[in-house]
Amino acid sequence: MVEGNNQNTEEVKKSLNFIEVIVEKDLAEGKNNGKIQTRFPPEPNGYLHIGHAKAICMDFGIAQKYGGVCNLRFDDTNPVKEDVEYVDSIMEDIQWLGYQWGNVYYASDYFQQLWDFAVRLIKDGKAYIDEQSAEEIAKQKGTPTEPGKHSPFRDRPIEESLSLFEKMNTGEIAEGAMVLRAKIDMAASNMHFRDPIIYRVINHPHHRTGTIWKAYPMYDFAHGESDYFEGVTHSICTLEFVVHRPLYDWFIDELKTQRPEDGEYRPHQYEFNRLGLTYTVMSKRKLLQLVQEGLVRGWDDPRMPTICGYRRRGYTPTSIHNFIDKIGYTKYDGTIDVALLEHSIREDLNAKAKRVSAVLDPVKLILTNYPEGQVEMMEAINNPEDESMGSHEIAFSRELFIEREDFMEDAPKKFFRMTPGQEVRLKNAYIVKCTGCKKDENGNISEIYAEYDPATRSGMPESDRKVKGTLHWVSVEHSIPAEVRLYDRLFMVENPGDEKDKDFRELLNPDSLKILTNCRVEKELENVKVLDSFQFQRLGYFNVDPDTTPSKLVFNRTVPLKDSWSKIANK
RNA sequence: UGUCCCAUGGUGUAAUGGUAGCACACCUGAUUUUGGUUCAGCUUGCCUAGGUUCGAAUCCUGGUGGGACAACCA
Repeated sequence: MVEGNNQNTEEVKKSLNFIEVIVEKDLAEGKNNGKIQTRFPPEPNGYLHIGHAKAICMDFGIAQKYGGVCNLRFDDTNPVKEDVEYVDSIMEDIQWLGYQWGNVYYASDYFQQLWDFAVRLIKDGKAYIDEQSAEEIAKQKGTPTEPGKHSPFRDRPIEESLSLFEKMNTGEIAEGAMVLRAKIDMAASNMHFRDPIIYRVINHPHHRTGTIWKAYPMYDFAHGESDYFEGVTHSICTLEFVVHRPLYDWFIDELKTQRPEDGEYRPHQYEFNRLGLTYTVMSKRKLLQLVQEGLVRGWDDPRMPTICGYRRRGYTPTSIHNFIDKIGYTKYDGTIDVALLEHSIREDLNAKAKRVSAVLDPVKLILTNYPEGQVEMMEAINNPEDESMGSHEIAFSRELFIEREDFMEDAPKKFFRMTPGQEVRLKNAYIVKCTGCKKDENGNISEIYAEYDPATRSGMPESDRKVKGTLHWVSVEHSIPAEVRLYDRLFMVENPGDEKDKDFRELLNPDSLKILTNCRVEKELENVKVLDSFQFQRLGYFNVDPDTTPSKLVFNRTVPLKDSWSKIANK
């Protein structure tokens, strides 16, 4: 490279994803008068999951980056599946991720306009009422390799279709008795062009419009038109809608013939790849099944890949953003290793989380040469990554708890922790040497004995002595009980992507939740707030669960420290 | 015997006709009062066969492989 080009090389140039490239090109060409408008269009039939987070970051991110607006639109065209409960949770999760929509719209806001458009299509001879059963229609549709056949109702008089369409909406027509179909091409290679159904009868109250409507538009008919009514310029969705795009464009063409005043304006659909994560499922249908069958504790169970599940588990909005940023947007359907998600939250929490002491599986350690009744306050750094977070004090005494797995009577060479004759450091306190242990009748360790070296208190010159291991501990007298919930990353024991037809429930890991009730934590944690995150020394990152009551502290493990996972998980 | 989309280390993603780079994962070493963090380093890749070109991951053609489409779901 030529000298003097340092400026460019110093800048961290982040490449654009392919949608951003399109947007920048549209902007450069002055399309839609330079307007950028997107929308996030969930159906309110379930809670948002991490895959939606990817779409949210795209839809809101594009608007934010290019000075446009992103609206929230509930795609509520099927009252049977939808509920206000979901509307509320969706709004909460989007805001938790840090985004704010321009407006909240509902597809149901456009029911009248859609109806009028459908009537016009009938009048133009481009739609007709079909009275066949679902089975008959499916049969005539053909297959991807064989053309379909015309419905016997395809060429019925326009007036007849018009009056039947009216009846579809008055309650006179039973569900399934008739549908409105667009008249396009039964031989089209794209199945969606084979006279798609655009209206059907549903006798179920709608969560917003009640019982006003009986005839409801289908997705393909409602989506593009809703985009159009709102002024969406870039309608971004996932790859499975690629085959719908020609139909999306077809309806918009039809709409535009009646709206010359809109000029060049037209929404375009673009598609990116869905997010697949190892060891979990992402489809709303399956997540709903987990909830309904009681296989998890709810939509916000920390094992769920839902946004609220991750929130409860202790994931931060920042970590989710960083994760989405890392995985990118392409047209290739891959599966992302959950390790990348875990890395993102460790990265964030490492910088932010306060370090505190806890013992998950306590065993008593008695310092035989430490004066009975003596208590010393030890200084504990709150976060070695961030000096400004300061420090707090932790009480030290003759009787302590340490982690059961930190002691071994006959230890292999590589064991750096407590074993008879070996010196270890008690973090923030003294170097101690194990002298032995006591066992109960079953051979289980009940007490461990050690002698401390008074000259090695942290901060004193002797404390510089090299010892291999450093243990976390809490004082028996000065610690408080807590409950800890360990959630395994391997929610599914196999990656469900590998097992095509297998019932995913068979893959559920029965040990995906482990509840530890004997844990002890330092007093510092007495007045912590719900969802606050901590690093329990060497045990990983934890947060305070919303289930916590004044009498019982409950922690969720967000994610273990990097290497200790297998050691702890295998226990 | 269809239409459409896709193919870069183990995983995900850059490079848009000019030295295949980044992150995760893995492994090694150094530092460390967390077996964490940090730092340094190592290993691993353009599906295939042709064509265009001085030059192809990139453009073209044929293969191969994967995915989507046959809901009165979205």
